[in-house]
Amino acid sequence: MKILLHPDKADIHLSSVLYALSDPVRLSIISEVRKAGECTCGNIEVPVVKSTLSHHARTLREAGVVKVRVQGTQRFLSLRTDDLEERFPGLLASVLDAYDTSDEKITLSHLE
Amino acid sequence: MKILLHPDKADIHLSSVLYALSDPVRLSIISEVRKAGECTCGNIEVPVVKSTLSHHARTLREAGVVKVRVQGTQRFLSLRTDDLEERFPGLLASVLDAYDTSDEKITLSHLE
DNA sequence: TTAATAGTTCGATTGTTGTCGAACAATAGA
DNA sequence: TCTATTGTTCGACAACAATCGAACTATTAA
Repeated sequence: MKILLHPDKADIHLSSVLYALSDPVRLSIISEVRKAGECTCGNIEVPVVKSTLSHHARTLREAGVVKVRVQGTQRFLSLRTDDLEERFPGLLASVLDAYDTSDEKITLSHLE
Repeated sequence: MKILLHPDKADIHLSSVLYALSDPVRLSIISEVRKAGECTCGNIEVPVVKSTLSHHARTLREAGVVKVRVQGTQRFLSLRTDDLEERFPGLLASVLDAYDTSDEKITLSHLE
């Protein structure tokens, strides 16, 4: 089984996290992950093909935003809430709250 | 005199703001602006030439992060603290606090 | 063993970004 | 009017990123 690299908490960098969060598709992903607590790539509804989704999941993982747990053929994503809170207090919550109350949310209707 | 375009408060978008904040040079700029309250491009110490600095200032302005006030040949930058707080409560403060307590700060020593 | 499922990786394409230097514009001061 | 000073714009370049489809890997189920 392949090892998925996650940065240590101390190696999570502000600019990388902000960059990872600056893409509408990735904002949508982490918003869904927060709601579900944990979810597989297949359960995330975003208007991109799965190779693109995989790329975004990797970006989020490598930036330290999400943790990916492997179980069988599935990968469960969850937010690194505690690590992020410790490194950047309040940041993740303010981003997620802002996203959920914004009109920037993307949905499958973007495919039409 | 040229008119500098600033987005209306309602047109400030989360992903654009996060993107604008995801560059180390731009983080350094807004950190200096916060400390000074208002400052000109010339007073900002970043390890880039002035055309690059001008480009970053424009990115921050167009994202809605800073306001630029023209006085003579100088442009005074200030943070759009109130607008950002209203749109994305807590976001700017958490980013600036995280930056100032991080070890990611860039200085002129990066030129050496 | 075969087939289905869940994701990843790769190559290609298209577009964006950060950077610089040179040229330009606008203002202030002598 | 001449000359600094301050900053913008432009062109070029190299690096990077978002996207897709196709091929691939790994696991589970039949």
